[in-house]
Amino acid sequence: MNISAASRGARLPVKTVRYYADIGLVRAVARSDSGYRIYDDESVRRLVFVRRAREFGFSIDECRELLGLSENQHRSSSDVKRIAERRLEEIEQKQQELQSLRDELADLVDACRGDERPDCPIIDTLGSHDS
Amino acid sequence: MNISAASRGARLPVKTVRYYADIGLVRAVARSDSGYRIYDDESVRRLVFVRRAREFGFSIDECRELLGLSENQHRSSSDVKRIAERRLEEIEQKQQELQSLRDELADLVDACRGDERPDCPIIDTLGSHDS
DNA sequence: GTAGGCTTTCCAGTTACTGGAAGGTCAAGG
DNA sequence: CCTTGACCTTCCAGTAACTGGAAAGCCTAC
Repeated sequence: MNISAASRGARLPVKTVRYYADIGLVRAVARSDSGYRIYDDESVRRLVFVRRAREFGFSIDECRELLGLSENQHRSSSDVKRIAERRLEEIEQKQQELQSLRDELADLVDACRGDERPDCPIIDTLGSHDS
Repeated sequence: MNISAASRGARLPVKTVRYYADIGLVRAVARSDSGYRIYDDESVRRLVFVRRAREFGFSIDECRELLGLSENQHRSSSDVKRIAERRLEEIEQKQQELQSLRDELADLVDACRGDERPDCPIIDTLGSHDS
């Protein structure tokens, strides 16, 4: 299987598959005589794993760690759970920040008439010295 | 006022103030004979404006645009409101993504016993081929 | 044999900084 | 006058995770 077949199989861009190989995250299993990367079904499985972990917002380093655990028969599920819980906390943290941001911005947008006149509470608030 | 005074006044790192000057976002008003950047109260006001806009998650380009509007006496508040509304939509979009992500991940974390045994629904889901 | 579609490598750019090195400047203290 | 320490300057590199593009080699079919 060459890189574009693996790319299709994993539903990842070719560039990304090559990038993952470069950083040693998911290496090609071999090279053809002409230097083409060769992948197999197991590589594709790993690529899919990484894609899905990335969709969950795990960093490349976390993906590396999770991929290692996924291939370690002697892992304990607590190792995996710990990483996922950490990520969950990050998400919840981000959600809170985003919520207060949204509320503040929504208030500003509401307060702004949005007409032809120049006076604008959004600009005023951004320019004000407090906070 | 030299750069560290402006930095203190705007509560931004010196490095960041210098960076904003380099990219032409908030330039120093002058240079001393020895080449030191010189700032005044108006520069500090601009720096504060940018800091606060950045805290609201506006991009540097949006900051540039908002800063331009903030200094344009003939702006209409609708111009400002449009940018803020776009940003608000982005935030709300992100919130939705984050919510479904959180829920999915929370389900996985709940389903994982987190004990010594190797079987783990988190790994299983990441490795599964669907989605 | 040539056209096209693949592949390779390498370089640069993205966002918004941040860290660090090498070196010039300034004010105070001795 | 000299030194010390806190400033300041520029420039280079790195961050995260790719993405785009150029130049060049490879492969298959017509």
